[in-house]
Amino acid sequence: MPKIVDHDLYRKELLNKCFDLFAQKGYASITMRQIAKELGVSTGTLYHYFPNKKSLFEHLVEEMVQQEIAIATADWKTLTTRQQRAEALGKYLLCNLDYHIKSSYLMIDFSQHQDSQGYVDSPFWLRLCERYQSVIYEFLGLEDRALADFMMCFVDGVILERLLGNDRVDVVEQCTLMGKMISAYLEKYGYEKPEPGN
Amino acid sequence: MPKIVDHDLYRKELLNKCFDLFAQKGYASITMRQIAKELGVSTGTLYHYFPNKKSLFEHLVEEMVQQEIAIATADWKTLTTRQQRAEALGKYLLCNLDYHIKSSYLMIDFSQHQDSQGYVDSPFWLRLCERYQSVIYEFLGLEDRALADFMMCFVDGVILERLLGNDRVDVVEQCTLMGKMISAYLEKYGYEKPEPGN
Amino acid sequence: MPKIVDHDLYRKELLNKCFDLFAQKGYASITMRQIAKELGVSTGTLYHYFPNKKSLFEHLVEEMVQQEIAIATADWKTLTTRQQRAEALGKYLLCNLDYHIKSSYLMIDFSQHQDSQGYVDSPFWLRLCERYQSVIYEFLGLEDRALADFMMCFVDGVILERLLGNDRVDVVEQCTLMGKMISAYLEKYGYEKPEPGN
Amino acid sequence: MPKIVDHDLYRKELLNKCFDLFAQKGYASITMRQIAKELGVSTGTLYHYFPNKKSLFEHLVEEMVQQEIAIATADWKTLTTRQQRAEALGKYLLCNLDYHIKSSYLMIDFSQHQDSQGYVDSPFWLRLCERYQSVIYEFLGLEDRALADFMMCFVDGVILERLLGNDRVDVVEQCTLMGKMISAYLEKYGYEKPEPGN
DNA sequence: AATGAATGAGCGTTCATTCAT
DNA sequence: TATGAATGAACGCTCATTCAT
Repeated sequence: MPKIVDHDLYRKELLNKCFDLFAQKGYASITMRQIAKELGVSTGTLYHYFPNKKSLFEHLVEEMVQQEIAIATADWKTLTTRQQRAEALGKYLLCNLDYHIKSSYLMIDFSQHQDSQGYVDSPFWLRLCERYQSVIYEFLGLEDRALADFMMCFVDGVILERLLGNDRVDVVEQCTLMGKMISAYLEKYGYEKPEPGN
Repeated sequence: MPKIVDHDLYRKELLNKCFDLFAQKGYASITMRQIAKELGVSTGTLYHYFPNKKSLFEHLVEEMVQQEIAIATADWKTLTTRQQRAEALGKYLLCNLDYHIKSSYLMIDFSQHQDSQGYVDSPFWLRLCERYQSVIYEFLGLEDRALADFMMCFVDGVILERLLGNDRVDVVEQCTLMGKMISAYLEKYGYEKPEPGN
Repeated sequence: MPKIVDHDLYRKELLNKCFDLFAQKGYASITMRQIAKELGVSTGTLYHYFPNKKSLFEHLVEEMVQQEIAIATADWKTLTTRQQRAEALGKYLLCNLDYHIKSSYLMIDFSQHQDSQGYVDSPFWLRLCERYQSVIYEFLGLEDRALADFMMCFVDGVILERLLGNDRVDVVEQCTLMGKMISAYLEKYGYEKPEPGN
Repeated sequence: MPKIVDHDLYRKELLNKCFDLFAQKGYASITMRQIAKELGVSTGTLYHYFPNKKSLFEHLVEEMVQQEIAIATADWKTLTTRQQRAEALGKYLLCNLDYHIKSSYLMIDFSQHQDSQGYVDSPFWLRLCERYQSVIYEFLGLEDRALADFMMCFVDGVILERLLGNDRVDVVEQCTLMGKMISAYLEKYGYEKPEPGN
């Protein structure tokens, strides 16, 4: 009998440890040797669990997206009013800003190297696209696609600004502003379902 | 002396031709050979004008930022009402979306590989940070930093979404929505200077 | 004690299954993993029965040579006239051409990687050299070494041509021609013992 | 202006220097590093002249076959009688035995790694197949395909025996024997064109 | 100024081999 | 006995960079 190892579990452990490395250096700049060293294994072991670098990266992104959706979904469920959710969103963004920045680096890297390969229509990518969308939908408690997209863009933008090093953007302040905006907009242009969950 | 003029001019020509290459492949993935080939010169020539790959990239980003600021400033000057500017912004984003996506790729790449090197305080980076900020300030005709940041984030987010392949985000629609939001917000929370340029 | 029998038997089984793999890919190109997979065992098992790849290969060649000699010797015994034997040789070559090609690949591979290690004088190699020699001697029923060598070279050459992909060489035709040659030669230059086994 | 180098000429020089290495170690066992070191260049230079190892090997074989045909054709032209040619063949085989063994190693290696890729019908391979054939045809001064094939097989066989380390095969003796065989055969079975070139 | 041949460290990957189970 | 996870040296190959011309 061989060494007893839960293959799939170990794979996920390796992936989790990879996250920071890919995010900080970028796909093309991080080397398999560096990854192996950082994870405390040999390159051979890396290749025992993943056929190649690209596959390792794709599994990493996949895993990341899944976890993100799971977490966001769970967190949003317990909140009922839009106000609560606005605060939760701000907190969520702020507390996990580093994570979101890294996550965004990965997504950007991924999109850049998958271009022109029809990945846009893949189930993988669709699930990924639902990510913020579902988060935002849940938050707003409505199905106004334009409004949801607006919030999604805003959230992305906040992250991108921080990612680019613009520390002067105040996440909490911006989220509050967003809340006010939404309220003012809905009041002016009318909305029959002002509170989610009702 | 005339040599110097040619030298600098040729440098800028080379940089302009580099833009797409770096944006599409990413800094780490594009090779000096590929660049040289695409520019129709030898690698030796490339190294004659730039000491190394990193310097070439930095000059490219620098040049790009300068051009962007110049163009945006010039375009905004002639417009007077917020409505005009909102429309101009939408048009600007839409018409040059490809350019903005590429530009963003470069900025992201740049920030990723400059990390932990104190570039954030460099004059280069500060000028760069003023980029959207000045664009937005001009657009709004006000000095409400939070509002300006909000718009900046929104613009960034729209670009990021498209960069990530989410073609369902409608740029025009989103800009219109943004216009309405701003209006509703200013109406509700009061603002003494509703129109720029007055 | 019974274990030992099984052990050796299993070794031979493994070797037989290896034959095609080494012949088709060559010693350096076939991997222990591929061999193990093809044999339906683990690499660990392979190493349990053979200390390393080289040893596995040498045992394979050894085994192959022994079997070849045994088969050839057995087949030739029942035939009495030179004509019978000429036909048998043709048939033998033709029917087992694939096998002979593979066998030759192994021998060539073996000789190439044993060079400059004095294997030429090893009992292993001497036994191997007797291979065709004994086959040819038996066939001709004489001890004219030059003639035997001639036939051996011819047989080798036919195999080599086919191995190299020259399918235009007709084995049966060539064997018939060889038969006529030998007859014509012996008739002209005289030979007191025209028929073997007398 | 770059360093002045006759690209094609240098390529051929490199190929000539490669010959022994590939012949002694075999395609799969020789490494690009070893080749580079032996040729006194860097691996980068090797890859500057050949896109990859396979291509290097194929060019080597191609070049070898061309040279071989050229040499054989030139040498045979001046000889008129079959007797002269028989002697020349023996001398040729004997004097260049080492070369022929190496050449055969390359051809065998080549055939083994090109299998199942339809190379058999390629112009490259056809030219190669004409190699011995044309040599033998020239030698015999006739178009009896079977007889030519017979000689070709014999020559191949002699080389293969030596390649396998069987030094007891006497090349001169065997060639003489072959000459007698042919004579005896032609006398017995008749042949209207006993002398080539007449 | 401009070329491209040359370099060699370093990349992604493989593979014979070991060893805990 | 049998397994397959783990190792790391070494492979084919790349690429930023240098330099003779």
